[in-house]
Amino acid sequence: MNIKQELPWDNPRFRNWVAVARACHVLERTLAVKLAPLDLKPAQLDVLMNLYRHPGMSQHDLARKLLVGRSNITMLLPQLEGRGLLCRESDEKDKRVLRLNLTEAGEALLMKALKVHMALIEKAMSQSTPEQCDMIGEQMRKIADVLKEA
Amino acid sequence: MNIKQELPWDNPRFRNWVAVARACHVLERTLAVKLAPLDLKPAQLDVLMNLYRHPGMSQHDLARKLLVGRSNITMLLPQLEGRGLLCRESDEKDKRVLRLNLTEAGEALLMKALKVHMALIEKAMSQSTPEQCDMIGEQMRKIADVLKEA
DNA sequence: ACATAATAGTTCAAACATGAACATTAAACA
DNA sequence: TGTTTAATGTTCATGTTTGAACTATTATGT
Repeated sequence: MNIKQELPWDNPRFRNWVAVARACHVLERTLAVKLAPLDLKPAQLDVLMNLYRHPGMSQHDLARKLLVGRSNITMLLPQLEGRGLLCRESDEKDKRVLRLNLTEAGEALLMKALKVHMALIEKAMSQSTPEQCDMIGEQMRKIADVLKEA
Repeated sequence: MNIKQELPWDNPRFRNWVAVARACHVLERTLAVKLAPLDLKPAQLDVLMNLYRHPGMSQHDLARKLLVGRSNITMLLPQLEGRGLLCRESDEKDKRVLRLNLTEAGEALLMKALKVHMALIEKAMSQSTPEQCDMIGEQMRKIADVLKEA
């Protein structure tokens, strides 16, 4: 009955990854609560953040950045566009694509939301030394890379 | 215009946490694909794993472990119970609670699913040395703890 | 004992995510 | 050129998640 000894829970890699997943989950839920006063959900904040970093990006690019399907973006954007947080204008050179840009209102709301997000992350990551923090980031980037190939 | 210098993207803690979130997201999506042949979703695997570790737990306890609402559990369980993977029997001492247990079929399916899950995690975490791996787990447990108080 | 609180689980409607099929436009290539 | 292939975004049906209101049961307090 040595099956127990091979169970994942005895495996450090397994236990430690479970901790990563749990931490992510908890932070995501907490973020949702803290963003509620701004009437913004984490997924919507992700959109605003990406548009800020990459003005004029297409919906397809945005979907890939966010690791979701294109239809998800189609359903997500009208809410934000309706609130005047972003605008979609069709590309002149390629009439298939819609170029996305934040409005001033969108940028202003993003800044408020970023304060909330940043405060949460500060609280979380201040548990670690700068060296530990960088190492964690480095390992996680490796993980994302190696899994995207799979 | 020094607002740019205070933007989160220049902050190591922010950038590194984003990497954590991305890695989690990628692994979750990959897991969903790899579990499809077993007709199992990540959320369902989480249920089976928790019931294996904590036989006889209540739906409320399960919901708290999984960080979801109780109604979610109510919607989730009938699928698994219908497939004969678990059984719910009411507690004799407290007729409000339902005690949850895996069936043999549930345990068997769990073992297959764990192989898939474990292989993925191995692939991800083998990027790091055992010391790095443990340190990551340790920091993440701290994060989950400090955020649950918030 | 009795009234009040709290707890476990369910139901239901609304919000959300997903993937396949589709229309439109652009690129490849014969 | 004309035909085929690929890419962008939308639509729609399906399945999932959520939170509030509800029932039933137990705990608490007077």
